[in-house]
Parts: sequence; structure tokens; C-alpha cells
Amino acid sequence: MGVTKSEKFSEEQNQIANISKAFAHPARVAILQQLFKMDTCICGDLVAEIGLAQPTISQHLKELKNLGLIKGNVEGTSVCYCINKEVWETFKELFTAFLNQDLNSKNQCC
Amino acid sequence: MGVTKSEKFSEEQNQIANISKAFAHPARVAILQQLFKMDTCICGDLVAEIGLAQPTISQHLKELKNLGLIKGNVEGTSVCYCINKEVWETFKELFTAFLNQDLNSKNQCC
DNA sequence: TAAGTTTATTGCAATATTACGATAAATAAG
DNA sequence: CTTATTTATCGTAATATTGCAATAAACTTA
Repeated sequence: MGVTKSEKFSEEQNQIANISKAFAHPARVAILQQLFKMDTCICGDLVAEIGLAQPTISQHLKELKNLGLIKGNVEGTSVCYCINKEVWETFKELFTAFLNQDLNSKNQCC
Repeated sequence: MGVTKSEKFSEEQNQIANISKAFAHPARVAILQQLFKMDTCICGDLVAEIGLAQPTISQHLKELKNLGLIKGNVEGTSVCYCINKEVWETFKELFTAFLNQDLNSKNQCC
């Protein structure tokens, strides 16, 4: 118990759930928005921008990186993070298809 | 500790995170897909369709209902669930905007 | 009213997530 | 080499999520 039974679901369903998990915390949403917004990649600036402790931000960055949504590049003592465009596009298509499902018009019990 | 610090984030960031949470479990993704797919609203059929126990499905349905994504309608001893179109559309727009953010082209450190 | 059907709720166990202090690791500057 | 700067990792505490057996609640039918 307490474990998601992934094997009961399709590949697509699990993928949507996994990507959603990445978006399921406002700090990670904020990090992604910052990476989109800044014209230069940010690093520890995220710690200042978002009001959470450095280890917490580092942990969120790790999750986004593990999923493949962002890439990290070491520059001296600091690390520069960017959106991984290819992965973002792939995820976007998967998600857009899910969001744009057609509702059968007969479907009206409530 | 262990509590998401929602107050540090914008309304929009929290909204995206909350909607994402609803999508962050394959069983809920499967439930939503079924509700879209069936031409008649389903109810306990979800328990048969998805291979989880009845209380578990009931709990997932409750979460989706609390968020406003689905509506439930009692019909005799059974309950018929449907997508809440208006809420789905609202969430879709919010999400689509998030997914379609523009990447600044100068943003190339990695 | 009694029995059957369907869904919701309760209670609990297992696991996952979030947060951060302490500290390690890596590099840069002096 | 020493010190400062920046980021990652470890360890741990608090909380949230997932899953289901047991049971309650609501309704139907006999």
C-alpha cells in the first residue's frame, strides 16, 4: 500500500502522470517560468528569486533534470540551468492531446 | 517542514500546481480519459475498468470532484460522473498558456 | 420490513514528498 | 595552500499520498 500501481495503467497514462508530478509543485512551476523568462540562464539566482532554502531548490532542480525537462551546465563555481527544448516540446504535445480530448456530446447525465 | 509553502508563490503558480496534482496519478488520468471516451457517463464501471479497489477509485473521484473537474449525479443506487466542461476549459487555457511560453532565443548556455 | 446493490467514509499501514540544517565537493581567488 | 563561493548530498522531521479492508449510508426491490 501507499505505492502507485503503475503496472495497471498504460504507458501514456503513466507518462502524463509523471510529467504532471513535475508541475505539481509551485516551486517547480516558478523555476520553469524563470528559465523561460530570463534571457540568460540562471543558477543560484533561483534561490534568491524563489524564497526557499538552497538545498530545497537544488532538490527541485534535480527532479526536473531527472525528468529531462531541464539541462545543467557548470560554469566555474556556479551552475547554469536551461529548458531542454526538445523534451519540453514532446511533453507539450502529449499534454496538449490530453487536454484537447473531445467530449462526446451525448455525455449528459450531469 | 514537509508542507508546501504556497504563500511564496503566485496565484497562477499555485493553480497550475494544483491542477497538475489532479493529473499526477495514472488512475485519475485513466478516469478522466474514460469520462471523455464513454458516450454514457460511467459510475462503478470505473472500478471494473481500472483495476483498483472500489474505495480507492471512490477516493480518486472525490479529489477530482473537489477540484471541480468532474460532476457527480446520483441515479438510484449508482452515481454517474461526468467531466465539468466549463472547469476543464478554464484549466486547459491556463495550462496551454504555461506549456506555450516562448523561449528567449538568447537563452543558450546549455 | 428485509435483503441486495452501489457508493462513500473510516481507519490504518506503507510509501512519497517537502523542507532545511549540516556538510561535502568543486572551483576560483588570493 | 588557504579561503571564499557556489552547488550537491546526506540525514532527518513533518506532512501528504496511495491503497484497501471494514463498514456505513442510501437506495431498490421483494
